[in-house]
Amino acid sequence: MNGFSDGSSEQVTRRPASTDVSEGGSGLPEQAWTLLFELLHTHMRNFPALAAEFELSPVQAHVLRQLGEGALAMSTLAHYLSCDASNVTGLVDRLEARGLVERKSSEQDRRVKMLVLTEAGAELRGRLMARLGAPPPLIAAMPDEDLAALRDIMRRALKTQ
Amino acid sequence: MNGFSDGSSEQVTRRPASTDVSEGGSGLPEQAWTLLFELLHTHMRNFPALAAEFELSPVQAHVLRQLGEGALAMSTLAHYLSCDASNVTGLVDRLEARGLVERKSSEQDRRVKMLVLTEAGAELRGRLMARLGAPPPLIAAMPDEDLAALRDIMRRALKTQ
DNA sequence: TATTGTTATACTCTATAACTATA
DNA sequence: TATAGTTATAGAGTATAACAATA
Repeated sequence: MNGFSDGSSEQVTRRPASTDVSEGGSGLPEQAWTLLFELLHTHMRNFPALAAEFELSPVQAHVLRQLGEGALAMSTLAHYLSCDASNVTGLVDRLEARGLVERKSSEQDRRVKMLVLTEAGAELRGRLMARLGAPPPLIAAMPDEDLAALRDIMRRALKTQ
Repeated sequence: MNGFSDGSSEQVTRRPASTDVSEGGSGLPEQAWTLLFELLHTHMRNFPALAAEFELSPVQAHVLRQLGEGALAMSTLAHYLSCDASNVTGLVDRLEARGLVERKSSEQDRRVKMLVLTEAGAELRGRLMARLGAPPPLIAAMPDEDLAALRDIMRRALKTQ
C-alpha cells in the first residue's frame, strides 16, 4: 500500500521502477501532474552529473544560475536557495577561490555584501545556461504540434500564476 | 551575455529573476522546454523542504521512492541514485537505524544484500508519495482543457520514449 | 535593538581507495 | 580474478548557535 492508488481501478501502464505514483489519480490535475513528475524526476536525477560537466556541485550551479542579473546580496541568495545564511559564506568562499564570483561591500549599507560574477564566472554561466536550456531527448522527440500546444499551455499557466 | 539569447529578437515577458533562459530560443523544442524548465526548477528548489516535512533528507526521500517495488540490491540502489556504492552503506545505516528499511542477505548470492521497507517504512513512503503526487498550485490552477491536453501530450511523449 | 555576514560545531552526502567475504 | 558491500578518509552542503560590525 502506498496510499496513492485509491479511488481508481483503471488499468495502468507500468513505467520503469522509478515511479509508482499511479496514473489513475482521481482528477485531471493529478493525472497531468503524475506524468510531468516523471520527466521532472529524471531531470533532477541527472542534474548533479550535468553540473559536474562544468566542475560544479549542484548547488554551485544553482548559484551561478541566480547570479545572472547583476549584483545580489548574500542574504538574498540565501533566500533564493532556501538555506541558512551561514551556508552562503562557505559556498561563496569556494566560488570566489575559483575566481567565478566577487564580494563587493554595499555603499548604502556596509553590513551587506553584494555578489557579482567575474568575467570567468559570466562565461561559465553562459555555457551552463545554454546546456540547461537544451531540450532533453523526451522533449526533442515531440512532434511540432505537441510542442506548440505544450508551449502555449505553459505560457498561460506561468502568466496567470 | 549568457550565450542563450541568440537568434531571436522577439519580445519576451520577463519572469522572476530565477531564470533568464530567454523564451526566444531558436526552435519549438527550446521554447517549450524553457517554459517547463521554470516549473521544474521551482520543484527542485522546494524538494528539500518537502522531504523535510517527513524528516527525510532529499536523498532519503529518493531512496524511499525507489524502494516501492519489493526488494532491491544495494548495488542497484547505488545505480539508481547515480552514486558510489560506499554511500549507500551509510545511507541505509541511517534508514535502518530509524526502522524504515531492512537488509536481507540474498540466498542466491551471499555477497548481495537486498533492501526491503519495514512496515513503518512503507507507511511513510505512502504518505511521501501522496505528497509528491499532489499537483503544485501552478498545475492545480490550470483549466481542464489545458490539463487534458497536457496529459495527452505527456502520455504520448513517455510512451514513444 | 535588529540585521548582515562570519565562525564554530555537528551531521549528512559524496567520492576515492583499501579491505572482506563471497563468487 | 572479479564482484558486493564495508570501512577509512576527506571535502562539500546543511542547520543551529554565538559573535562582530553596522544600522
